[in-house]
This record gives sequence, C-alpha cells and structure tokens, in this order.
Amino acid sequence: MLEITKSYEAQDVEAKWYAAWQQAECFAGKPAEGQETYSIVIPPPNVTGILHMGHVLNNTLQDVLIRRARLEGKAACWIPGTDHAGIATQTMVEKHLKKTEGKSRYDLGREAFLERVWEWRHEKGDKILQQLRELGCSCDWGRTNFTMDPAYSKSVLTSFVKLFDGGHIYRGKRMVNWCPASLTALSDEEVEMRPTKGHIWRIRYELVEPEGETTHLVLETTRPETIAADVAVAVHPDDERFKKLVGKQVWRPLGERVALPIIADEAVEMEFGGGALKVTPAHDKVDFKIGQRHGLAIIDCLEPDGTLNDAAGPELAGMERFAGRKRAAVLLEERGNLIEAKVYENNVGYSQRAGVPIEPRLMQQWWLRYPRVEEAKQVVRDGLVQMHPQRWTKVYLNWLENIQDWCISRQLWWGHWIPVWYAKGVDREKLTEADLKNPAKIHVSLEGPTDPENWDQEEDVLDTWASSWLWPMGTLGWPDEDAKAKSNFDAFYPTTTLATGGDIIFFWVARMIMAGLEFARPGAPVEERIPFKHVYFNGIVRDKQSRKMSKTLGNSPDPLDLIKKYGADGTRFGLLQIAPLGQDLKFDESRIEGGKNFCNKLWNVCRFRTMNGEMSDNSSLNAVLARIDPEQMDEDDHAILAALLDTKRTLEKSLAEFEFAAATQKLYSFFWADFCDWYVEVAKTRVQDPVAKSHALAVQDLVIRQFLLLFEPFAPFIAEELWSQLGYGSEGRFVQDNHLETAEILTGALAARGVEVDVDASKRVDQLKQFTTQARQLKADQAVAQKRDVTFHLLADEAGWAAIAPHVVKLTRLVGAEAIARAMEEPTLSAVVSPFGTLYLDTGVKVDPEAERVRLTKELKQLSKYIAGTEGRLSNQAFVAKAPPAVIEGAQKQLADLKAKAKEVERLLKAL
RNA sequence: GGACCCUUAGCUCAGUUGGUUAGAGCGCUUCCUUGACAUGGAAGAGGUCACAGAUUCGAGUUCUGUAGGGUCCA
Repeated sequence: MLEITKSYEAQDVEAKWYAAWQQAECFAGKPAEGQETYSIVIPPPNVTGILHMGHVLNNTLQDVLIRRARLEGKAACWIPGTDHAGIATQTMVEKHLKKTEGKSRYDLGREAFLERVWEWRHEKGDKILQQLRELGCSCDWGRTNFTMDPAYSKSVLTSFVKLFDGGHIYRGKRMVNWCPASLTALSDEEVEMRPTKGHIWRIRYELVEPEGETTHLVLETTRPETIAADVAVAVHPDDERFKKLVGKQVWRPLGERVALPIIADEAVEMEFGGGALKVTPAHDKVDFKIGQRHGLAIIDCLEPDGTLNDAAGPELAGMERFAGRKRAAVLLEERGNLIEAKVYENNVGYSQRAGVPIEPRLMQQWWLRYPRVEEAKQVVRDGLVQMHPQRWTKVYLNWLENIQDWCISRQLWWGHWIPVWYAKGVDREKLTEADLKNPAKIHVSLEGPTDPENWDQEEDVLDTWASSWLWPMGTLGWPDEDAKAKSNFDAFYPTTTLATGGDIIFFWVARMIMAGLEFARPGAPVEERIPFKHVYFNGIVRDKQSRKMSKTLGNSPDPLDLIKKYGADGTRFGLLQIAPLGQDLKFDESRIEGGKNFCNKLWNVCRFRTMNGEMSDNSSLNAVLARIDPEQMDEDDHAILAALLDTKRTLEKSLAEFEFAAATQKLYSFFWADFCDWYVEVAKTRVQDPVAKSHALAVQDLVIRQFLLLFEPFAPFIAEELWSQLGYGSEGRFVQDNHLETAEILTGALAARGVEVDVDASKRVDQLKQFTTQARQLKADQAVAQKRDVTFHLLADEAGWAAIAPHVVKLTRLVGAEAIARAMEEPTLSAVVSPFGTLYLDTGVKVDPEAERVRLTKELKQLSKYIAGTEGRLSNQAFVAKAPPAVIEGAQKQLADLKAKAKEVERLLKAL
C-alpha cells in the first residue's frame, strides 16, 4: 500500500520536486530538428524587486502556457531575466547611501557610486527569480539574462549605433519633461497627468501706453513664479477684443521691468482666462512653440532641482519652486497687480516614478525617431501579432498614430552609457545636425575612438526602456552570431507569446515590435522579424476596494505567505480562477483557499483510489486502456469519459484563446462534480463487485491520469507527486515527459480498445442524479436525512423500471436506504414524481397528510407556472411559424413532461 | 474633449454564435464526524441580469440612449 497522507502537505512536495526538475534540467529549451517550438520571454522584473501579486498572476500564466506546450510535445523555452531599472535602482541605492553614510552619489563620484550599485545588485538582486522558483515557474534558468550583462549591453549599444548610423537618432535642444527629484529628463510616457488642486491668479499686465480706456490686460496663470521669464503676451488673431492691441506692449509685472510685446498666435484659447496668455517659452511646451514662431527670446528661471534662479528676480531667486509661487503671488498683491486668487484644479504632469510635478525644460537631449512605425501598425492590423483581448489593438494603433520622438537620454549613472564621444574642445551646446555627421567632432561606435585622449564620452545613459525593447532578441544572443547560434535564435525567434500588463503597452510592447522589425533578420519576411505572435494582456490585481495593490498602500498580501499557507499550486489555481480575460481582478483570499481545497480534494480521491485496491499497470495510456473491459462499460463509465473528452476540448479551446479562468473552472467542475461527487461515489458499489472491480478502477485510473496531465500546467507540484505515487511515471521521468493526448486522440485510442464513448449516456445519468437528489430531498423533508434504515418504493411503469433497475443497487447506497423496491400498488406515503415513476419514502412513521398537502401543492404551483409559460410560447402563432423546429419540438416535449408530472402530483394530492 | 471597459445572488465572478426553469465559489440556514476528504458530505434559502427604449416569435446575450464605477490618450 502506498503511503499517501490524509491531507495534502504542499511544502515538502514542492521543495522535493523543484529540486528534481532542476537536477534533470527539465526546463532547458532544446529545439530538435522539425519540432514545433514555443517560446516566451519573461517581462523582466526590476533586478532588486520582490515578488508581488501582479508577478504571481503574470508568471503563473506564462508557466501554464509553457508547461502546456511541453506536454503538447513542443520544444518549449521560457527565458527569464531581470531589468536594471535605471531610475528606480539608482534612487534606491542613493537613498540607502544617504541613510547609512550620509553621502550623495556626487560625494562618491560616478565610478565609486556604480560600484555600490553593482554591490547592491549582487547582494539583493535576483531575489525575485528565486521567488519565482517557489511559485513553480519552469524558466530555463541557464538562460537568465540581465539587461546590464556585457552581452546584453552589447546588443543595446549596437542598436544605438545602428540607429544613429541610420539617421534615427539625433541630439537636439527641445522641450523635455524634467524631473526635479530624479534630476533627469523623462519620456512622455513616464509623465502621468494628474488633476491637481491649486490656485489660478488673475493678474494685471499694465499697458506701456494706454489705449483709450484700456490701461491693462488681464491674464490668468497657475504659475506666477515664472512671470520673470515671460517674454510676450499672446492673444488669438481672431479675438476682436484684442485686435487693436496687437503690436503694443505691456509691462512685465515681476522681475526686471521689461516691456513685453503683445503678439497674435492661433495657439491661444480665446475662452480661457480672458483670452490673453503669458508666453514663457522656457517653461511650457505651447509657449515654446509660440516663441519659436515669433522669434522670441528664452529665459530660463529654474535650476535643475526646481529652485528659482537669478532670472526669477532678486525676490524669488534661490527659493524652492512652490514656495516661490506663493511668494510671487504676495509680491503681485503688494504691487497692486493681483486681481484675484481662485482655487483651481488642473491637470499637472507628474513624474510617474518620483511622484513630483515635472518641469518642461528646454534642453539638449538624445532623441529617437522611431523606426518601422508603419510596419509596426501593419503587423498588428494583419494579425501577425495578435493582441488578446483584441481591444488592446486599438490602444496600440492609436498611440502609433500620434507617436512623438522618444527622448532616450537620461541624466543618470546607472544604465547603458551612451556610446558617443565628443572631440575635446567642441561646444556641445552649439552642435548642429551637420556636426553630428562630422567624424572630427562626434564619434559613435561600440568600441569608442582609438585615440580616447582626444575625446570626452557623453555622460548620459540610455532610458531603461531603450534596452528592454530589445529583450526578445538580446536574450537570444542578438547581434552576436555565435551567441545567437548557442541560444537557438533561429528556433525560438519570433517568440510565441508575450504575457504582460496593459500598463506597459507603449513603454515596452509597442517598442519591442518596432525594434524587432528593425533589427531581427534584416531583409527577411515580416513574420520572421516580429518579436512575438501573441500578446496576452493580463489584468491588474486589485484589492477588495478596487485599489491597485501596492507596497505603499500595504494592501497586498505577501505572495510567499500565500504560498506557505495554501501551497504554490493552490495559490496558482485559485488566482487563475478569478482572472477573467484581460479584465482587472479583485483579489479574494477565499478563492486562494479554494485552490488549496481543490488540491486537497484531488489528493484524497487519489488516496482513496489506492485504498480501493492494488495499483495495476498505469505506466502508459495503453497500459491503462488495456485494463478497461468494453463489456463492463456502463452508463456512468460512458458519461464520465464523455465529460473527460468535453473537458479536454474545453481546455484546448480556452487555452488557445487565453481564457484561463474558463479553463480552471472546467477543470474544477469536471473533477469535483462529475468525477468525485458522482462517478467515484457510484463506483464504490462496483468496486465491491469482484467482476466489475478491475474495470471500474481502470476507468478511474484513466480519468485521473488524463486529469493530472491537464492539471499539471496549473498545479505542477501536486500533479508530479500524484503521477509518481500512482505509478503513472517511472524513475527519472516526469509528467512533462509525456504527451498530453488531445480529445481526438483519446477518442481514437478508446475506440481502438473497443470503447465508443456514448455521449448520450450523460443525459441518462443526469436522470439518475435527479432521482438521487429527489430521494435525499424526501428524506430531508421527513427529517430522516441521516437514517439509512428507510425504504423507497417506486411506482413505475415497465419502461421506467427497466431504466432504473440496473442502477438500483448503487442508488440505494447513494441515497442512504435499505432498499429501493418496485411498488406494485400505491402506498400512502410521502411521495415525489421522479423521472422513473412516483417515488415513495417509508420511514416507518405514519404520513402527516397536512404537511404532505402543503409540499405537493407548492410543487404543483411551481409546475403550473412553467406550464403556463411554455403553453404561452407555443400558442404564439409567430413563435410556431418562425422559431426553428428543434426549439419548437423542445418546447413541446417539455410541455408534455411538465403536464404528465403535474397530473401525477394532482393525483397524489387527491389520494391524500 | 477622444477611445475603451465594467454594472448578473450578501461578496467575487461565469454565462461561447440570441432559444427550455440564469450558474459557480465564498458567505448564510438546517443536518452529518458513516473507513477518501470537516481543506469534507447532504439538503436549502437567496437574482425585476444598473435603468429606459429599439430590433426579434424570443434579449442577461444585439443596437441606441441614460446613470453610476473604472482605465487610457489629449
């Protein structure tokens, strides 16, 4: 007898099998000639991050896909790795440095600081990859990548050089989103617009020369601290109110007393703030464009860290920007320029990472004109890259329609150092487009100049996303030919599926598509250059109040606690059950508990199987099939096999469409309801029967075998353990070494064994189930639910008795009775109308006619309601004329059944 | 301002191309520790499918609008 414990203890099992899998190199992606491949690249988590619920969901999905692919016989490869996450990691280390040593990165200097970051990375990094192992993730760990690894860095820098050479990258002075906290430029995607409460100030700008009655203009601004950087006042050219003032001048109310021209520009909104706009080209994108059109000067009144500089005027210089704003308002009031201060809410751009308002600033940065924009749209429109759910396609295309050049330089130290060198003595601020192509002034290459003493390298690093957009290629060895061969680039690129969150569709997904099209396999057909064929966008894990789970809110459970409490399998399965297709999901721990309970149920039914009889040959599908006796197949056998085939088909379909919740729900209902609650129960009787026993157990072994194969991608640990315990495998071989038979193949294999699965058996078994429920119901009504010494009498016609007779023994056991006997005459007992005839319950106690009348009357009322409804439909001429015949027949049959039943209930009532 | 999503039982969600009496899990009520499982079993209560129209023989399902909630873009 095998020693299966009474309940499933996940922890021991999990540790044991993960080690075994790794030992046997189960997860290594090894493509064979002619073998279909299935590859996934992990969305690389931050190297210093720790596992949160979003990772659990995202990685469980990937593991389900990759494990299923292995079972389908594909060469599967899941490439793991981590991202250096420039700003996040640098900020983390800087904070730590400040806290422990009271030093800034500048105190250490670039080189020493980077050493600290690397130390940090070696100490705290990759923890998350360890945690993924606890979740059961079957990544090919030998292929682990890090975006700052030398090989990967080479691919990043290569892409820069290629894009530069191709004219896609340029250096230019443009408005950027500046983060005063992180002291770096950001891309538009890293800026989040937030409605922000503040003030708007109405301010008088006095005319230098009054124009009749008009002595001043009224302007509204939310940023009075920048008034000193105003260089003009603009009005709309069509605005009748101001037409005669265009060309005149107003006095700047703060800072140096300067006369500002009044100009006309179409960018001004006439309805807003009285129609006149202060123009501050250094601090606003719209103003900058106006300034360019009118040849205006640019006055920058802010320091990089957000404090006001001398240009802001002596009263404000040196102040922090928000303090300066308040002070500016006070100054305006003192000078009589302030008309009104109103509470006001507007959209303000915030740095997504640092959480502070960004400053639009005019700066020299490196920019990328995206390559392959049109092609990137086309591959998605053509379905070469399919997005699931499909609606993301629209979001993607919309972004590409309005795409802007990408600011790829970051004023950070942690990241890929931009491979650009300036000739010593060159004034970087004055470099022109032509200078960028002049090798005497600029050098761009992987290796750097041969005479480094004459050059200074660019200080900036690349945006992190300008490295991760190469992930599907870089992790497969691109651009190095030897590395590509070693990594099986040819076999695994394009990858099959990318699973990620919709929040990074622009940051990452769209850019990967463009990078793939640009760099992978130049000249090859487009379907060979795309980085992936499917993108599945999983939802966001939210708490019960629909808030995003986050560390700062403290509303997220620690996944490792969940794994400890419910097992990795239970956590995975429970979470997937509440993960609808691409919809956000509200986390509900009770569902995780449900996942654990399901595992326990599976465990116990397998345990029960071992208690019912010695295990026979389970070593292969054919071995199990050989033990099935076609002669012994009864309706329950047919019904459970039909349900098994249906489950297989459902999974084939739902997983192909990324409907994970549908898949888990089918697994759950099939196994618990169809198999445990019914099949195993009815089989208890057959297992006592020496003739039927071996066949009945063989069917169970077949179902369990197939179920474990279906379940393994979702719950690999328990599946592996039971596979081993029940003798489905052999030493040194694992579940994944088997082939998951499709419904079609299994149907064929059964047929070859002489078993043609009768799909209609389910309908007849449903009647038996209904009978069972009715009998139990009768017992519960008579308050004898637990008594087993009761007798049922069935008043049935020949057909009814013939249908139920073969099942009477097991039904007797199932309903908890001494006997189910055929009644030859009508007893005066509590009764119910079953599909096989009228069923009476003899408890040995006299029937209470009043209670019986109440019960039957209620039943009759219910039936009458349905009869009326069905009659109503059938008496509708239009229905009969237009509905399909099958529907009409169904309704007619239903009506006949209901009427017969009602007639019998009426008869019972009269007989009381 | 533009685009998209959601609203079904107390809670979290299924409900495939329109078709018999709208389902599951959790929670709740009653009963049960009977040799697989109390992480369990049996029975039960609980829903005008947000609202208003339209299409249709027939709408939770399709269309239009309204309200509420959410997301993205500007």
